[in-house]
Amino acid sequence: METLSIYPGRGIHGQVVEAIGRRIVSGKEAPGSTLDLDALEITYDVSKTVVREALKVLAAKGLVDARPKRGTFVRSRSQWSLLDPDLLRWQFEEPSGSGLLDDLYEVRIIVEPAGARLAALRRTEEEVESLAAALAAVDEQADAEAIIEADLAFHRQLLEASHNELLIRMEYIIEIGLRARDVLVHTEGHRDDFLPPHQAVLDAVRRADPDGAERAMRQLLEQAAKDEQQIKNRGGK
Amino acid sequence: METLSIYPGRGIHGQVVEAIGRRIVSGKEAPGSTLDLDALEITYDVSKTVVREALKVLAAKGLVDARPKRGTFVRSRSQWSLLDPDLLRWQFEEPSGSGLLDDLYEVRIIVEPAGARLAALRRTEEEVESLAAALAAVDEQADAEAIIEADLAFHRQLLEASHNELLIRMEYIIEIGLRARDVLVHTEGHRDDFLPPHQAVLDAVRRADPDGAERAMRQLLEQAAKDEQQIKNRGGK
DNA sequence: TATTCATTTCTTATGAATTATTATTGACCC
DNA sequence: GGGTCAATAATAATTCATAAGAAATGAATA
Repeated sequence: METLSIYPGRGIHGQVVEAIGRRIVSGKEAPGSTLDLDALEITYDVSKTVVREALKVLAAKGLVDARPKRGTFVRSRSQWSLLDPDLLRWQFEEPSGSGLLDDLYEVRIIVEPAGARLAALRRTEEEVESLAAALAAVDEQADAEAIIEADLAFHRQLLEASHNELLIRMEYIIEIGLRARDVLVHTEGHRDDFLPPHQAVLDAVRRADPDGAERAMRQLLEQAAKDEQQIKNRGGK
Repeated sequence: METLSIYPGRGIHGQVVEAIGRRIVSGKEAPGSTLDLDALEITYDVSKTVVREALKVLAAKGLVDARPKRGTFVRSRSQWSLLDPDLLRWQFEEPSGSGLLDDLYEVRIIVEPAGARLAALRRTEEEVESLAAALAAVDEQADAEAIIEADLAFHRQLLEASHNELLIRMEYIIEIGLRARDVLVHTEGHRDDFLPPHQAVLDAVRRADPDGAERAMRQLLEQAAKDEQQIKNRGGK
């Protein structure tokens, strides 16, 4: 799986971007507060250049705004480019990011069934085959993490078959959130529950049945939500 | 209306970001090709600092990737952060961006009815009132551009009432696309067609009727699509 | 009230030192 | 002789230190 993130921890610059970015996202730097460039320089033990390039990147993500005389200050949350992959990752990895995760589930149940519908209408034969292969690959995985990745790959390929670039990107966003969550739905016990709904989606897509694909995907997600709720309740006791 | 864009043309830096960004988005810089930093320095008549800060920003948007020894090169389109507000604006303002606009309409008819449903479930009394005010404001506008802005404001406020942060951001994206398109649906003749469907959405939201809100929004969008198609056909002849 | 002016802070600039990655080379086993 | 591996050199980005420039604010002044 290729990540969309640009900073694989390589170089000092990326680390500073991520450190400051996470501080802002987590609320440690309050919106409206001004950032002290000299202080950052000392805190992260880097030169002005690095600090200011990092702030430029954060400005590109809408997190900060630099104005002459007024200083560089943190923008309010509503101004952030919340759909930026890095920003999403930082958010979801925050302990307080569960609210956004709920939002994500809602978006998922809106987007994915619609995507399945379009996929059923537009998929090529090759895409049906690779979808089938992706589904088969889930069964071959051993550990939970690999299963999750394979599952995500299936959903990603399905949305790609919708041939709608914006939907595909939204699926990437959904992936980031699902990957960041701690709850692992795919335990051994649930493997039997997993395959049939996915197979149903695949079948509908294969026979180019938009209504069926949409319905099957909705059922799949509702079932998954139910399973997860069960696990959460069990774990919460 | 506040833009999410970070570069209001202020400063040389932003201009270089936009210039190079647009070249890449438009395909003038082929994916995989390496960018010559010295050449850019000369082309835009700025120093190394500006060029490299601009490239850092573009890297944050996933457009380029800089590697020691290999150079700075353009990433493939699939790696771009397509949902970035700036990137979307550049795309939509390209003549060749009509494919993405079609995608956008599809997303809109997926997201907005679902958003209307959630809004009906969660809106506060204050939100109903400001929605009503937003709709009333549309009627007061004189020129086409102002009407469009007022219309967008209505849709934006509706999605905000869904209280789902991700949906709200998607609406921002939709806005960017709609604002960039050249076709102006809201000509004088269509004003009568405009109000009733919007009123229907508002009424459903007011009486907390999710099914009604979803249906009304879907009808609104389908009607709008039909109108636009008509205009396009008329203009095309 | 309007204008000027000094201050503050970001912005741009420059060039050199540093670091990281890759390609090359040569040595060493198979 | 062919292939793998490690040391090396070349290359380009990265980082750094410093300084001059531009812009906005707010106070002092007319």
